[in-house]
Amino acid sequence: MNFTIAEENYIKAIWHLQQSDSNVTTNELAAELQTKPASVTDMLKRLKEKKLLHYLPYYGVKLNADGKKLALAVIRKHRLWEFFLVEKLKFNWDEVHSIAEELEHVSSIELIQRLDDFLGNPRFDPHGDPIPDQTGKMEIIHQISLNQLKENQQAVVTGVGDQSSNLLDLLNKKNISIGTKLEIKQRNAFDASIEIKLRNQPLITLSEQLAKKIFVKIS
Amino acid sequence: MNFTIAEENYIKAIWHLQQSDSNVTTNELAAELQTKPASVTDMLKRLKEKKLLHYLPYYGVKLNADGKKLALAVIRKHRLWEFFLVEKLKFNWDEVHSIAEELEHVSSIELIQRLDDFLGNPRFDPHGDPIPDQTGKMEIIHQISLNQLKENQQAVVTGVGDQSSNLLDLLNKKNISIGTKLEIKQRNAFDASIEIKLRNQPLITLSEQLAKKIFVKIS
DNA sequence: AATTATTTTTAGGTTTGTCTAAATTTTATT
DNA sequence: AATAAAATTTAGACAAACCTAAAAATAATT
Repeated sequence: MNFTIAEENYIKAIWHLQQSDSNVTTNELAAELQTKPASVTDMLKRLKEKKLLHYLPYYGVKLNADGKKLALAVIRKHRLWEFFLVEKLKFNWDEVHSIAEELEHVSSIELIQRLDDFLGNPRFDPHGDPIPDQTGKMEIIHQISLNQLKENQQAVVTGVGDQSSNLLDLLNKKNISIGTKLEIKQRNAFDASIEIKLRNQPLITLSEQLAKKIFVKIS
Repeated sequence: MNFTIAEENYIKAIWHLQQSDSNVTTNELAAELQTKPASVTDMLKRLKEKKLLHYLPYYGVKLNADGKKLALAVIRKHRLWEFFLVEKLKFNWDEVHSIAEELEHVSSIELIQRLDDFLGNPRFDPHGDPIPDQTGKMEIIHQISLNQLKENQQAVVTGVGDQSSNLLDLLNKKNISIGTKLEIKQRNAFDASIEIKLRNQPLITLSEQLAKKIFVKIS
């Protein structure tokens, strides 16, 4: 079976929304895809025809096995290309998302397999997200949100909550990236902000909203 | 300005047809793009609106400066990706054309500039075709068709006439690729076939049709 | 439980890029 | 120069993917 770019984008969006809430609504999808609810309904009918999802009018949508497989194939391509762009072409991690959104729709399976090998079969993309293998399997990292850490705990940054350039810009300014080691020094009860320390740097403050989007592994 | 994949493909096709005959006809384009003449007429009207070409109904079409610029930008992307696929991902030269047809439509200019640098600014693609630079300039190689050579002349293969897998397959079988050194040993008047010799290999015969599609530089 | 608000779908329309069939224009032939 | 043949364009349709406005269904509120 062959799918259009629009179809792949819908399937991918549903997959992402499903991660936090297994039943995805029309309005959620419209917001995610920057389109109108009426357009979403149209497409959901088509994707149901193509047997990629369970769609119950008025009650939302859920990917079936084939839908998940397609979603993971697209996500695999997206993350491998992001890795390529950062690792080989030396892009910054905040510049690659939109380019990978185009590259992910190039169809050749042989291409992606060879790219994977060329890159040394990386298991995580530049934002810390795991890269699925050919069968859709990927590593689960048990990371927690930075604002769940207690004072004096040490951790390593393993991922970020989204790929918006606003978030990535701010992290760049604060010298935080995947692999950064840090220690929580203080939690401020008033606004839930936290004070952290990076190696050889003065204390810095992170807002609650920011800390929520930074994922870490306790070390 | 931003163009659709279909528009880019039309402009590219017109550019290629223009090389042998400066005025391109509707039927030629329909054959090249595997579509119907009526569809071509439709698209030509749109491309004229977008000021990419001169179109005189019933009399054919010719790219203007903007059209040529766009064509060369797409061709540049195509050939750089082909080089990447062969050089880095180790594809055979007969496998890369169709993959590059998809990659050439990825829009990021920054991407292509970085790819160019990553590849070491190659000047020729795996089929011997010159790669245009950012401004559209490319090297002209004065190559001649193999069947124009005289007996006992030595030459190096510099390019091939098209990217069809039929042609490339046959060349693979005969161990001929870009850079291959060869010498004309005999010309057969009856069918215009030629006998050539590669280093350390027995004499082989090339048909007139095949020799016509092999371009060489006398060495 | 009835009414209001929200969400979702339906109906009808647009653009892009394609098609077939018919009409028109150009080219070739007698 | 008139007619036949070939090339091209026009007319009208269709599918994909979107839109707006209106209708219908579900959820929330009094």
